[in-house]
Amino acid sequence: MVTTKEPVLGFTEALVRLAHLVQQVFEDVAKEHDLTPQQAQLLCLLIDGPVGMTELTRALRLEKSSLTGLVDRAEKRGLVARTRDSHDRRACRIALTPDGERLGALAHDGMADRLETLAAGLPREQRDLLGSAIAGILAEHTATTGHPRPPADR
Amino acid sequence: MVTTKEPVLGFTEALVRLAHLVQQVFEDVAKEHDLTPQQAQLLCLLIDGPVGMTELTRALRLEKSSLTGLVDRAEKRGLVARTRDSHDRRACRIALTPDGERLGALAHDGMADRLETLAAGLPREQRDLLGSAIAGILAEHTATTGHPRPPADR
DNA sequence: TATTGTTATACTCTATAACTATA
DNA sequence: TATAGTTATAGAGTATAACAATA
Repeated sequence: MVTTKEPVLGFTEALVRLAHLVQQVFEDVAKEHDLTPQQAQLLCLLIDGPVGMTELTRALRLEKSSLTGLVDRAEKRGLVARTRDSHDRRACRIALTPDGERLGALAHDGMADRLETLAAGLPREQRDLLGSAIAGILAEHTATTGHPRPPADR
Repeated sequence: MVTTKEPVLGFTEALVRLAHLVQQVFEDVAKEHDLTPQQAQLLCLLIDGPVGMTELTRALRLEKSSLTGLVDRAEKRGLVARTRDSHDRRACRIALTPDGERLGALAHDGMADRLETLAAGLPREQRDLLGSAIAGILAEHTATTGHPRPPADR
């Protein structure tokens, strides 16, 4: 008998392991494109258009000084550029450079590919159920904290 | 009408957001006990008993030198202790101190509490389905990579 | 005064390369 | 020779506190 003897993961343990797995995949994908996970996350966050520093600190849950450093390094690598805000001379908006746009798209798509592969073994039905269960958890969290868009990746 | 108009998350996006949420919760719980996430993870990994450095590098996916530093700092804080391996004089085993055991348990339980709360809104049935869907994904990953126990948290 | 962002400083975390000691 | 672990070094990521400029 070589049956897989599932140890029947506890629910929370299953969640934690899944999160670590996704995190690993994210790190691997970032590394493939010579990005740190934080840089990859920043790029993914900027795909839809320039974002201000303050909004980024909320999305990334970083102190503003930490974000300054992250943006500094990304800018030095030519991935993003600071553009002045036309309505508030104190503020600036962070935009992707063509290079950053390219890498951001690669990272995002690479992530999607990997996760699709990982979930490929799941029957369609179970997959949908997983999707809606997750949506339920995210909704619960949103309701509790009031953050309409937690970190998210785009 | 204030209906929640779910944007119908894509499957992979749902996974990524869930992972970030769990990661945030983990960071918050660690911080509550004045631990870095890495220290908390280390403590959780040692709850079942002492573990050797080499095994820890695999569990945490770190280079050995990175682990040396992590253990150094945890040891300096009195959370863990290096004990000599009785069968191999090159090797050592990392064990929790009473303080580390206490904090590890608090972090682990705090994590479980938070995630339970988060999933409290899910109907029993959906929760079970989520658990088994995750088990399926983890099994797929295990089958692909051959790692019997990815990172995991205990 | 409050907000936006940067600078200065100090840690933690991580990796690569070279090293020591034991197997 | 190979393995277990440490040391040296460098860079990324993060936070706190103090600051400058604008609102």
